[in-house]
Amino acid sequence: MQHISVWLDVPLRGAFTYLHPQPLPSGQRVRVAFGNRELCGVVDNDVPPQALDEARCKPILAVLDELPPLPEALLQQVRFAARYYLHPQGQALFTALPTALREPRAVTLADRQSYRLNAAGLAAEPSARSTVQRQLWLALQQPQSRDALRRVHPQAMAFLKQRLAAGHIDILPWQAPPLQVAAALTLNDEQQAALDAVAAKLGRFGAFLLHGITGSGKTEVYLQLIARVLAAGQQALVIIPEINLTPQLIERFAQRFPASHIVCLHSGLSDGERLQGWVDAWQGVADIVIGTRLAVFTPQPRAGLVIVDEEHDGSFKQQDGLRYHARDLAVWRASQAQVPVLLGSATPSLETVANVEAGRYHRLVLSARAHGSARLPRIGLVDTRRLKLVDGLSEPVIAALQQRLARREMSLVFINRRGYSPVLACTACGWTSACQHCSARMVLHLSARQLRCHHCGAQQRVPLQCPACGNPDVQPLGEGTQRLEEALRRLLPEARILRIDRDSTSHKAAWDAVYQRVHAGEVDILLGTQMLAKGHDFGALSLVVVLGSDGGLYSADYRASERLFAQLLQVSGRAGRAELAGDVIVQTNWPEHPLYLALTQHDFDGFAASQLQERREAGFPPAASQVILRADAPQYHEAEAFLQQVLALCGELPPPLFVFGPAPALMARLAGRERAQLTFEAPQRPALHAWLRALLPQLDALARKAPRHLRWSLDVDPQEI
DNA sequence: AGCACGCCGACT
DNA sequence: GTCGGCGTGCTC
Repeated sequence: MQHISVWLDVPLRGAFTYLHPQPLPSGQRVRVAFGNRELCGVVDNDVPPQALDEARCKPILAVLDELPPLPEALLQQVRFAARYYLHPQGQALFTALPTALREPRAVTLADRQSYRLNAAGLAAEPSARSTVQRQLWLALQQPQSRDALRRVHPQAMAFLKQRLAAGHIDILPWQAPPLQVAAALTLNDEQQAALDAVAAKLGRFGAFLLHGITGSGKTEVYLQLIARVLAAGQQALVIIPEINLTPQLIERFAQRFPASHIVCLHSGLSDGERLQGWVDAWQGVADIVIGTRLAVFTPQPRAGLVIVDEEHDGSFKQQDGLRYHARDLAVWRASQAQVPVLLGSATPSLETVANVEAGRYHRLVLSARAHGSARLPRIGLVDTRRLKLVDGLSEPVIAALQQRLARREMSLVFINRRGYSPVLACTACGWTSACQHCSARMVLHLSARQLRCHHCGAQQRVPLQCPACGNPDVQPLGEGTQRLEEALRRLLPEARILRIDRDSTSHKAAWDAVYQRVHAGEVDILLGTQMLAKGHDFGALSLVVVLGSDGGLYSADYRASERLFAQLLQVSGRAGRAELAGDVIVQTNWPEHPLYLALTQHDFDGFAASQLQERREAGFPPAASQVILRADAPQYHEAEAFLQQVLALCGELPPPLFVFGPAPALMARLAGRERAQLTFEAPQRPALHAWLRALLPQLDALARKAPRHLRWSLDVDPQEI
């Protein structure tokens, strides 16, 4: 009997050892008994089997071999992800698989083989009177897939079965149809330079940032690169945010590559569809995989290029289980496969900007809008400190909206209602409630009449006047957006206002209705929050009004200003897309803030540089590395007590490693549970990683002794604090 | 995570 | 007398 290591979908760090008469290859799916249930397992011969006595080992119940063993490249990617994100490898492996492959059952797949009559079949000609048989017999003189045959005649499967039984048919492996590429758009000089730079790296690893302003034609660069990859007989992988996976985008790919097999992978698919797409990619049948973050685990035997569009998007970070970042795994994957990776964005993440500065990524710039006539919008600020507001709206904003209304042009009002935690600010001198013990900002807790730091846990009383200038008017930032919508409807009663909310974007039908109304010219003012910032094309917008964005200027979350700037630049990009010159008006109490000054100049690089400098001074990512240990329980003190025990377990951290907390999480209460966290920081990632990995066994042991209802998780490179 | 085993309260 | 609460311990 062989001892065989098997990964299972359980939150335990090790693999389990089972018995089988013969050796099995790594990646083989098997069915095994575990406790009193039956699970799917995956063989991994890189893990030495445990030296257990045979009586304690159970046999493998079945070998699920309707598919070849999972490829080595996938197992390696999972091994890397599990180690990097400090997650049990068995669970990591099963998050990478389509759900159908997580079950201890064989799966059924579409037949991708081709069939053709052999000499015996050609000799057995059907009579001229059986027209159906004759039609199919003629078709089968060329290789035909099952799908193609079914299209010839509905009775094709019966005919095929009968001829197969008679030995009249040769079975041929999948044959890719010849590549067809529809006419491409003409590239401008910058697009051409970007294309050439990446194309020069095909067949080798290279990481590129394609930094292109909204409307600069990034997608056309992707398409022309993919054309080269397909022409070389290779596959492309395109990772995009959920919101961008629209029928329009898929249609654009399908039109450019009409004969290619394109697979879309996202969470909206049925288990069967997702399995089929995944297996087609793995078997080399699919030429292009387009998908959301989960697609980063799709195997491709002839990988040629990886693209991550809107690389700054927060949806690439998984927020539970294996907390991976699809962009970072995409770069790792490209380096393993020795292919180039292209990260596209109009507002790159500071992580990526830092990687460009460090020389790890190469930056390619698209600074001109692809439509020659389209111009960048003018971005103006309205200083609300000196103006009388009507329910939060200033006179210049109302006048601008009325003007567009009179001209029958469409406006967009973007209300930034993101849940920024209330930081205190002085309305006179600009003082904000910074923590005196660390580089974070303290958050107002009205019920406790306290300021609290969610980074280090410090607390203090709410000051009655500004500690810097003595002004008694100290206000929480980012409030007062509640009544704006009503005010708009009242002040502009004749305007046809369409509100976009979560409902309109989550249901396809509702979204289509929104689109139709907008494009039919039935809307004067589009009103909405975050979802309007993403790349939807609403056609001719001549005015964008931004309200309530000050809350993102000084937030307890150090990433808030990065996100705000990206969002404002993206939403500004909605203005003036076609011939119309656009205007953007930002209503603010802080018009001299560097973020707004950079915004009015469209100066992403300047803003990013100053943000990076701030992060370096504060010791925050990407200038440092963070891992958050979160705990939640029905009672806050339970979560905190667990973290205190972890702290005791850690003892004194070896410098320059540092731990902050326990502190309440920024979203301290969620679904009736209280959340606390420890933040581990170090200037360099490897030291922090190595130290935490060594701590894991003791951490697991501690967690086993904690109350049952306590949940905990490790978040490497956290996006939200 | 599941799912057992195990030892104490209110019910046909 | 048992049905069932969830504490704790294990799973090759």
